[in-house]
Amino acid sequence: MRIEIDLNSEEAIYIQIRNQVVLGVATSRLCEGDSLPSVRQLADMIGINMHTVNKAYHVLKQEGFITLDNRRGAVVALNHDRMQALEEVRSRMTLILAAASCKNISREEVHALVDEIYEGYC
Amino acid sequence: MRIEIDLNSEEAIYIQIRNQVVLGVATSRLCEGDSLPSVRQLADMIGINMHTVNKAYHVLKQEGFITLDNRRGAVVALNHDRMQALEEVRSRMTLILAAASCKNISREEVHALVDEIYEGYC
DNA sequence: TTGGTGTTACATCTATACTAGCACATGTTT
DNA sequence: AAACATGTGCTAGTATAGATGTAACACCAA
Repeated sequence: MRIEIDLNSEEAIYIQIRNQVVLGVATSRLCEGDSLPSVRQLADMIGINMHTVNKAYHVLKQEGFITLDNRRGAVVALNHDRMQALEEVRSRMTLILAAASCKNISREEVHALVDEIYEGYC
Repeated sequence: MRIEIDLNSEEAIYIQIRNQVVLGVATSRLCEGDSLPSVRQLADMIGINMHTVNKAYHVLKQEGFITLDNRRGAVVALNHDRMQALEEVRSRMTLILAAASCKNISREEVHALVDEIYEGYC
């Protein structure tokens, strides 16, 4: 899977890498057991420093998307902790939906949006 | 409405102020036309610098939640730009739902979560 | 041994967040 | 008129996080 980074983005590079991997898994471009490029490889591909990729991988490991192994590198391995994931979604959506509610976006419109987004995920 | 800040939080103070105001409007503790404390007042109340409050107010103005007036201070005034608000919600939810999908959280569970959160907003 | 893996430890540089103080124009209050 | 409060603008300082650079370490496979 190709990982593209916008160096001019306001978003931190390691966050962009993290997001690309999460989106890759969600859209099945990355599957359980797939290997990610090594920190040095990906850093060279993107043209950034090794430590930045390393940081992204550690975030992904912490969030339960990959495992890190000294001999096999980074491998996609999903940790299905439902409670933790649900709480994560809840806390992040609370603020977004607060703003949406302020702007008179109805519950039904949010549902439609959720369905539309889920369409792209498998 | 009382605005509480956690100085030990990893979240920037001006972001916390922004979030508190958005939540206040969503839960009707703040209504259209209500005045917010002046930047100096709120800064004194919280015990932080005036410029930090000023930054929070400018973010809120940019996002269409308040207007700033030299003589009346900050006033809650919602800019109902549905398209902009919908796009904002869509882009923010895309990543959250990607992670949720990876963790096997179903569309129905997200819908239930949306309903639950919307319960608290009026 | 050689090469690739993640890991760790230093250092430097830049941008952002926050604080601080001052000055200004405007509007309100006394 | 005078005093005060308002948002705004400006400069300057500190602290932290993001990103980079170099180097070294232990591990494993070919």
